[in-house]
Formats: sequence, C-alpha cells, structure tokens
Amino acid sequence: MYRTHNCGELRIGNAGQKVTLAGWVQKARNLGAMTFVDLRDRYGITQLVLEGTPELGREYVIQVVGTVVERENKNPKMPTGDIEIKVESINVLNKSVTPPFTIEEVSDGGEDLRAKYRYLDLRRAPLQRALALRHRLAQEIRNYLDGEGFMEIETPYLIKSTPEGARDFVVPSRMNPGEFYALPQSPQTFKQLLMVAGYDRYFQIVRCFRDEDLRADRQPEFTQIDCEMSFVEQEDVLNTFEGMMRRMFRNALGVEIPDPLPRMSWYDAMDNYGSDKPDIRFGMKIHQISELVKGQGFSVFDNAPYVGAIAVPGCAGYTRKQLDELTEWVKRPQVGAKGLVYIRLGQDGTKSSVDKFYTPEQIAAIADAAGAVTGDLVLILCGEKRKTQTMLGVLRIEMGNRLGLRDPKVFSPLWIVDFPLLEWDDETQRFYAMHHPFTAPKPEHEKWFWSDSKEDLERVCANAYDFVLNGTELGGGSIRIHNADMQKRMFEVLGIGPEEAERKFGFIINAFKFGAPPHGGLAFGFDRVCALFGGQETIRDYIAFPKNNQGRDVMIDSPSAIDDIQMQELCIASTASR
RNA sequence: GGUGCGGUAGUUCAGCUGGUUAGAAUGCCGGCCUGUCACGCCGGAGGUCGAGAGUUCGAGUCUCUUCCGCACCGCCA
Repeated sequence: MYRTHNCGELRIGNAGQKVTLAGWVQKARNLGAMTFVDLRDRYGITQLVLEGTPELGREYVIQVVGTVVERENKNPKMPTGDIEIKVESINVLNKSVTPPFTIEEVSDGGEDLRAKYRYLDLRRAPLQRALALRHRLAQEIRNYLDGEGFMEIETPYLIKSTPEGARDFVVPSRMNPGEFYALPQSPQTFKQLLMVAGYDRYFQIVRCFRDEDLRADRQPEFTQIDCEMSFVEQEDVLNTFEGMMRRMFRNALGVEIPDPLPRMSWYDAMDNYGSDKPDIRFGMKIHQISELVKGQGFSVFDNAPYVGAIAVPGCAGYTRKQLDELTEWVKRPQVGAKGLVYIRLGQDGTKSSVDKFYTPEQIAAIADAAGAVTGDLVLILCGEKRKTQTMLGVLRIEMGNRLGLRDPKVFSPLWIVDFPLLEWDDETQRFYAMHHPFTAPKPEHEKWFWSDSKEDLERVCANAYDFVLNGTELGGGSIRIHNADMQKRMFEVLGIGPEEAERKFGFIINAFKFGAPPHGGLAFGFDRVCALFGGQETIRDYIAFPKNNQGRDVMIDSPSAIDDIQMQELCIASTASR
C-alpha cells in the first residue's frame, strides 16, 4: 500500500497515528540537523519533519512512514497546520529535475512557459480547483437533466461540412479519396433528428470545433452543453434551463440567483446597454438624447442620426488629461468613435466640451436626460444608431471596469429574448439568419415572415433566446422550424435555392417530412460557464490541455507536418518537396 | 487581415538622451544552522539581450525586416 492517507486530511485528532503518505516535495527547508518538507498532492500539503539533511529536490516523488504529531509551532494558514509527520523512514519513489517554474499557489512562471509544461502547471492548486469546479458543474448538469428525463446521446464527430456560420475543420477520408469529413461546429442537425426520432429530451456535454481566430474565451475545440426538447414552447425551455443554472449556482457556488430570472428584449438590450449581452451588475444605462441636442448649431450632432449618452457616477472630477485620454481610447479602431463629448457636473458648477453651442439650461436638460446627478460625468457619442449604441456599450463596460463595478463574485444572469429573425447585409444584398436557418419566427410575427417586403421581414422576431451572465453570452437557443413549408420559406428568404438547400440540408428537410414534432432547445458554452463561475475571463484555465492564440498546443507541438506516406495514403499531394 | 503591449540569467523583471566588465530578486550549486513554514547567514556558478540586416567610432538601447507570446478589432449562423 502506497499510502494510508492523502496530504490534505490529517488533523490534530489523528495525533499519535502511524501513517504512510506519498506525494511531491514542494519545498524542503533544511535547518542542518533537521529538515521540514512540504509534501503535496491534490488534496493538500502536509509538513514532514526529518532528521538530518536528506537529498530531496523539488518535485521528487516520495513515500514516508511516520507518526502524526502536534506541532510545536502551528501554522494557522494551512488546514493541516496543527500537525506534522515525524518521519521514521523515507522512500524516494522518483527523482525530478528542477522544474522550470515554481509549482505553488502563485507560480513565478510566465504564461507560455507554463503552457509548454502544462502537466507541471496542472499540479498547482488553482488549476486543480478550476478542473474540480468543471467536474462539479458537469455532475450537476448530468444529475439535473437526468432528473428531468433527458437522455445523454452521443452524436458523430465525423460529419458533413455545412456552409454558413464558422469555418469547418475538415478531415480527409482515406477510403473516399478526395473527400472530406467536417468536424461539428455543434450537433445542431443531429439533435433535431433525434427529436424527429422521438427521443423527446436529449442532452450531451459535447466537444465542438470551429476554425476561427481565437481569444481568451475562444478555443478551436470547446465544449457545449447541448440540449433539445420536443413538444415545448419557449417558456418551457427557459424554465427548464433556468432550473439547471439555478441548481449549478446553488450546488457549486452556494449562490442563489433570482427566481424567475429577468428577461429583456433584444431591442431593449441594444437601446439601454448597447449590447446583446448586457452586464446588468451596474446601471450607467444608455440614453438617447437626439431631440435635446439637435437644431442648436452643433453640426456634429445635427448631422447624426442618433445621439446617445451615459452618466458615469462620481467622475465629474476627471481632468482634461483624463478626458483626452478617454477620447483617444474611444477613437481607437477597436471602438471606432469619431470623438467624445463630455459634461462634468462638478460640485462647483457644470462644464462641458460643447458649452458654446448650448445654454446652461440646455446642458442641464441633457445631463438630466442622461440620468446624471451632481458629481457625475456625462459621456456623449453620436452617429448611426446601432453602431453608436454599441460604442457606448463598450465605453460603459470600460467605465464599469475602471470604477470596479464588475465584481466577479457578483452574478447577474438574465435571458435576452425577441431577437430579430433576420439580419440584412448591405454588402451581399441579402438576409442572413441571426441565429441559424432552423430558427422559427414568433407565431404572432409569421404573417410578416411570408411577406416580400424588406421592412416586414426585418421586424420578424425569432423564437430565440440567449442566456447572459455578467456581460458574457453563456448560451442560446430557439424554437425550431418543424414544418417543411416554413423551412422552405426560410431558405427562400435567405436566398438559398431549392437545389442548394437540398444539397446542403436535404437530409433534415427530408426528415421533417416524416412527422417532426414541435421542438426547441439550446446550448451553453461549458468552458465559459466554468470560467465565469470561477470568476475568470479566460477559459484556458478550465481546460486541461488548451491551445494558444494561434491554435497551437505548445506542449505536444501541434499542429505539425505529417510524413509523405500518410500524405500519399490520403491522396493529398506532398508539400514537403517545395 | 488589422491594432496595441511584450521578448534581457533556469524564472520574474530593471537597464535613462547610444558609451568601461549588462544588474536585482528568486531559483540552482557549495558551506553553516534543531522549530521552519517567503526559514536565516556566508560563498559560487549562471547571458548569442528572440533572430537577421542596417545606421554609428561604438547598439540591450536607434531604423527596417522577421519569428514568437498575450490582449483586442475583423471573424466566430
């Protein structure tokens, strides 16, 4: 037997017991005639006391036999700090070379170095806590959905490339030369086919793949909580998954979220927060002030289709330098504003950058409309409506960050509902599905869906919904089209001809002819759920072996070239000879 | 495809308007130390300043090219 206990469980009550422990040497403090060793495993750290100065390097794997004794000097900072193991015999199970960074709560290693030695980084407690949280959440999801009658059913990874949406990762087929599988961006069509097949309630915690550029919260392979239900309306789906999230918050974090969760229409989200994923932990809402500012000779506002403002609380004291810096910030290409107008509502009076165009009364009215009170700073942007709202939304988030209003320990989830079904693209002169082409219009908007007028089609709302937490979209879904005529109409609206529809989606159109039940569902981004629950922005810490910004795994060094024989078997011309 | 920041000892970083032998902390190695837990004290080793080209009497420092990392925009139905 390698051990009788782990390194995190012994307490003062175990004093006197003879135990065997095994683990990694985190640190050896050598005092000459005696040595203290911090022995670590994933359960914790236990201090060993040894006589003399044994050769014990960092990360040596050792096994010790000894007696649990009360410490002379206790350490209240550690759970095992009341005891130590008086070691009688020590057995070095394996030596280690000196690790390239410290394997402690806070490492001294940089990100890329830790990525290269991911298996060492994973020994650290923060990473182990992150993966433990992920495990806990996965168990809660499975238990909840099982209790609600959902079946976990696996769907294939080698599937058919479908256009629209993200780029596919493709896999060449050796047995079918010149042809390719695609890896799923999501199991969307399969879960709908499972509904046609009568499985009624399906879920899967499933890997998905998208060949797009990466971010802190985007990996080329990521995990979805994918769900679908039959004979449901939007209300049923929302209630079911609100229940799932409520249970996850309660059992993994001990946090109670509102019941029911707030809901906001997409239009309200855009108008008030400049985002379809609003962070409602703080106010600072966007206010339209177009009517108040127009016609006073300030051509910038007069020529703008939309003028909007936010009131930043307590920032009237911003200096000219700070405001110039903020102006530069919004003018960066990442935000894209042309300029920034401000009003400072200081204790000793109001000062704005447009004082020469407006009377003090008009300025006061603008500030009032923006929801500002004395001590606040009003920031104003103008331009095309949605673009300007989006910029104000980005500015709002930035000011929220600067003012510390975005506490990762505070959770404000909500549903966004009533999305537009279709989005017009000026460049290609056609509609695109805002969600995906299987999303159903709201029943009360169907009359517009069959209309040929662009205005009618633009105001059709989808039976779609997003789950948003703290400014991040964690998941979304919709009630699907289950009727072949409706689906045909959708392809028609999207400018996808019958032949093209048949070629790309023939299997699902065909399936819908055989009695598809009304159905709908949603999918959550599991990695993001884990990261947000853990209070982090990056999902990398919640994935055991993530990839870097360039989609590379720097530990195993992938992707990499394959040899000519592999190439030839796949009937792909070798590029090695170049 | 674009923008910004970064790359100097094993590691994390400092290094000014270009100027003697490129520093600190930590880690590592050796010595001392019986109550440490950021152990302490003494000593030591350790550098192609990401790579290449250029300007210059002289480049870690300036210019250009390039590679790599991170964050963001585009993209992600």
